[in-house]
Amino acid sequence: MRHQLLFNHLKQTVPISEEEVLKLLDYALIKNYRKKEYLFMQGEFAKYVGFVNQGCLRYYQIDENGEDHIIYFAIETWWIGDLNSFYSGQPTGFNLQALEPCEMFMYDKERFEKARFEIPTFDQYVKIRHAKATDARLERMMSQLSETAETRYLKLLEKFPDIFQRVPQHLIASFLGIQPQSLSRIRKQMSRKES
Amino acid sequence: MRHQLLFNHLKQTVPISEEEVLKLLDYALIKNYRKKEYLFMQGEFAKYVGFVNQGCLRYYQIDENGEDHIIYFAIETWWIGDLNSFYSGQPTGFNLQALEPCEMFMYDKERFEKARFEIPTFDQYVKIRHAKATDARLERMMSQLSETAETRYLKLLEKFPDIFQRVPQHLIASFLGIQPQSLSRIRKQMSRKES
DNA sequence: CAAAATCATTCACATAGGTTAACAAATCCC
DNA sequence: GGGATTTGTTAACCTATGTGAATGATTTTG
Repeated sequence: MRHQLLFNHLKQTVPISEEEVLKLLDYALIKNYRKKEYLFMQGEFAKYVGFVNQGCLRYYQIDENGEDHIIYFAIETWWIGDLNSFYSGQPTGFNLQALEPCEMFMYDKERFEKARFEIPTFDQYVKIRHAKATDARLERMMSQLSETAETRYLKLLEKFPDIFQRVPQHLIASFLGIQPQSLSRIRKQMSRKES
Repeated sequence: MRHQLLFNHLKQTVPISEEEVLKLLDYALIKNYRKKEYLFMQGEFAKYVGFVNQGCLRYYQIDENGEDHIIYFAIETWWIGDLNSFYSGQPTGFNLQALEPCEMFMYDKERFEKARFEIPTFDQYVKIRHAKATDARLERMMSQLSETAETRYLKLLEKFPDIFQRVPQHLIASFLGIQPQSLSRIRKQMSRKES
């Protein structure tokens, strides 16, 4: 059924029952997006947060020089959206774009709050998730500060091997914080070393 | 009085009364640290979060190559500590060291939770603060990705001019993510441009 | 199916910042 | 007060990554 992935995922962090998950799904808007479609853009209000039930997206920012920087990719079982914009009512500074056809379970603020309130285990999950996301960001910053692009590439390869099958390489480069040409060069050097 | 700075600071974000602040201060442990003293170190449990009533500290991490990376400096009116370690019960990955003699208002988990619960305006303040801190981290990461060290230096100079009076230059370099020699070079180049 | 758009690779050259080492200045501390 | 430590500067050289441009390959789309 439709809630299966969500259920399995939540279960891993928090003792939640199938009924609770069904209830959670009940609060959601089930939405589909086409490839390349934007869920929101920089300067808009990010009205929803959502669970990726199917598909792949990128969450990114455009800097003053007009260059993209991918904050992260989201695939199945990821939650995505700008929680801060969501709660602060400020326009978001990010873009969220589908890279594949996506099926999402979306929550506007009201639905999300209600779900958190009515399903305490879910609230607990959100808090844990939030803390982990914060950690992950710091870790990424540290990695940017102290590792070479090659190391970052290798770690990504290890951590999310699937991503390489789903996302064009120049977007991987953007995620790693380098130019596509540089990634190409790194891959070439690596293949030379191997052999 | 002792609560003055805290009161003035909180008032700026949230409508809080002097009584509430006195109550908040009542829950705190008032602690003094000597220059160079560590409040906690990587691998320990970060038992406290605290408000800097007086002094200056650095919050940093040591990477695999044994190099320091300063996440941020904290001076008067900053809150500091590892909230995640605090709530997750996991050992912290950070070091917190006084760079000057410090007076801190410290809260262990119990005191902090109690304060949040008993003083709703304070709880509101903590939430806002938390969201802002998350944003600030992302902004810093973006800055690392898309700006030169010189730009980052200039922005720091603009945003926290005081820091330069209080903190040795090689720590500023660590915060900017460069070597002390590089900062020296940048400053030299800049002074040449000016004249 | 063909034209257009997107994506990946390679190369030559430019540059920011790292590295090492030496030295000077400032500060700490017995 | 004087030696030890910490801090800042400079210079020469090195390296990772950026830049720009050319070329194919692949994918999208009418």
